[in-house]
Amino acid sequence: MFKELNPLLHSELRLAVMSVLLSVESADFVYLREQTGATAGNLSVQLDKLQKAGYITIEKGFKGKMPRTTCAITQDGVAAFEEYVAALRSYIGKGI
Amino acid sequence: MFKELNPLLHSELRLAVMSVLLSVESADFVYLREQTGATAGNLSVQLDKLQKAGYITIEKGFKGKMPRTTCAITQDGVAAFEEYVAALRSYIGKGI
DNA sequence: ATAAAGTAGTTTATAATATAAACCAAATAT
DNA sequence: ATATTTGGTTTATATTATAAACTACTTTAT
Repeated sequence: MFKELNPLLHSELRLAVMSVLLSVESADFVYLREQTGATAGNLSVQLDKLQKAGYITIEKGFKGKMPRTTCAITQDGVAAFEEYVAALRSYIGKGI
Repeated sequence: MFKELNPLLHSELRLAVMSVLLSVESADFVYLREQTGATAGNLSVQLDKLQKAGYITIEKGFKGKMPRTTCAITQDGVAAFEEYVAALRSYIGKGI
């Protein structure tokens, strides 16, 4: 009847992050914070979870002298997102 | 950019309950438990929250000698569900 | 008639999650 | 020099979800 909703994606902030990363090749921490409106602390924690799940990659480097964290979605991430959307359909119908 | 996801509806079980109630005039506790696969305890708690939010009505009566709890979605509930679905679109795109 | 098992739930304790506040290190501005 | 800003992380707290334990009653078996 109802498909399971991947709990890693069924989170407002993590879903927003994935949504942003789907539409760009990569995005840095600050951009993600701006786009999602999240606090830095919350974003840091949620990015970590997405990385541990293998849904995104996180690269740390420097832009000039300033630290810079760059994120990108992985193939697994894309697949998980698509599955999540498909699962949602079982709750929502085609009305979305 | 991203619309807020009503936290009362952004819960797997509560969303499933609302989804069931949208498609029927009313449903009793046992039917909801069967359709959602939830434990009775969890269902009891979540129904309470939906009722307190005004999204469903809960009527307690008897079928013969056995207690019977009947639930139905309210107009507010329908509206909230539709808004939730609309908000989801901002994360999901038209891909759903 | 009584005991055992089942039904329909509620309450409560615990685990998981989300979130913000507090913190840190380095860079830049005054 | 020191104050402020930037780019984060860590950690403490509040919220949420969930199952386990319980209540109250009914049905069935003995």
